[in-house]
Amino acid sequence: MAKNVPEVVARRLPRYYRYLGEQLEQGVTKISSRALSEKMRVTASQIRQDLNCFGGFGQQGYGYNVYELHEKIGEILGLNDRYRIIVIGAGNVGRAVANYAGFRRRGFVIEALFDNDPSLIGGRINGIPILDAAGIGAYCRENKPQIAAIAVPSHAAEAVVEELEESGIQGIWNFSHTDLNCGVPVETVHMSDSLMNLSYRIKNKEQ
Amino acid sequence: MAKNVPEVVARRLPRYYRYLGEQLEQGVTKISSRALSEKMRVTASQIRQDLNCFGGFGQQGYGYNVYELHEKIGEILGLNDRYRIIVIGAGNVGRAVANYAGFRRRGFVIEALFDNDPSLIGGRINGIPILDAAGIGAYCRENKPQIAAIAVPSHAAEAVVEELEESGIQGIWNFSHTDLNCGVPVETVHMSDSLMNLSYRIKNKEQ
DNA sequence: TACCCGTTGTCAACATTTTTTCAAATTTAT
DNA sequence: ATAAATTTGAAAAAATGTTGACAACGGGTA
Repeated sequence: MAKNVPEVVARRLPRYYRYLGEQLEQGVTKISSRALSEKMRVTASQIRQDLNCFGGFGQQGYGYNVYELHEKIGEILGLNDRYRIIVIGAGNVGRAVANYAGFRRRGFVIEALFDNDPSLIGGRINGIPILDAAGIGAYCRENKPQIAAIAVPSHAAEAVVEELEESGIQGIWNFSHTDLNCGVPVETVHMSDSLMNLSYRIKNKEQ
Repeated sequence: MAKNVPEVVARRLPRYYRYLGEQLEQGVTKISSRALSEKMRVTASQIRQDLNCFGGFGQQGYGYNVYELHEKIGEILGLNDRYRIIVIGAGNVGRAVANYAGFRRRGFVIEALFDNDPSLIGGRINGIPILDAAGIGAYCRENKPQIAAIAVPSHAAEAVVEELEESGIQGIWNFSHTDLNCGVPVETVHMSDSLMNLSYRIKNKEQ
């Protein structure tokens, strides 16, 4: 069904999903690409073209059924599947991830944190147990979590990722300030790059 | 000096900066676009073309002087300037931002947090005082911080940003799960979009 | 039924980004 | 000193992404 979907289009899907969700909450049942384009500040043509990568969800003369489209994009994004996540590193970032409840609604469940600080091991954050980092591999082979969030210092990240990959992890959500390359999909949340970009834009005052 | 720099190029600068910094730490004094391209997994010609937006830093037959190039990109990114940051919201994300020490080295100083929870106001995180959110506007007009990190729930974000903008903020670093539009540069760190994208990629196993 | 209106899906035009190519500059080797 | 090897910067070509245009469709209305 899905033609070959350009990377850029896939990156825009979560945003469509978000806006459609908002419309849904407001009780809107149908929406045209034009109406959506005005809210999202993109061209209507782009919306239609993007959605068409996955098949014709709209109806001519009518627009798109909000519920159906939201549902469909959720399906494409894999939000109907249930993903179990482990968080490596129970420092500030690890804690922030563990505490964010919004993911659960979308089928993402955080089931364990790992750290090597003895004073943290055995404790809980937001009800989630902190386990000994020495046991990551064994834990993964037994419980088969799909995603690992990497929230350890850069220098430690590479080794952790290697172990995770060998133990069958399917995706890496990387919060460390370094690029990771491995055989499974890696999605990096690069806070420092993002701040530098902001600094650049302030300095070169576009917008 | 800088021709009109495409957005995509600007987004790649922090990454160049990071890799050059690593080379520098390893004592490497010169590097060719080819050598850098192999480390960064991009094409050499992209590197050359990107750098040329800002002027010819290289030398034919030799390559680039690592120190000089690193310095130059830092300059372009505004890392020689000093940015003062306030963090709105002393929850998990606000705390994670406040605790990350790496920014300081690059000239980013976090000088205050704001929250409206009375049990937090008056406290400190990582030595940084937590102030009453009611005083944000007054604080900004007096102290003129350049950047505000938004770490409050989505529904509260829009109003906070409006006040900040009126009080002269120059850039917004947005951690809330919503898009903000205002007259100053906004850089969003979208954790949930990022996770959905990872989910999509795992499901549709590219890489 | 026949016409109008709003809106999609698609295709072509346009714009941007990436890659290829190569002359000119420089270093290294002989 | 000369030739060979490297490497940049720039221009051209190719690939990719975005926007504009419009036929085709379906619902509503007379």
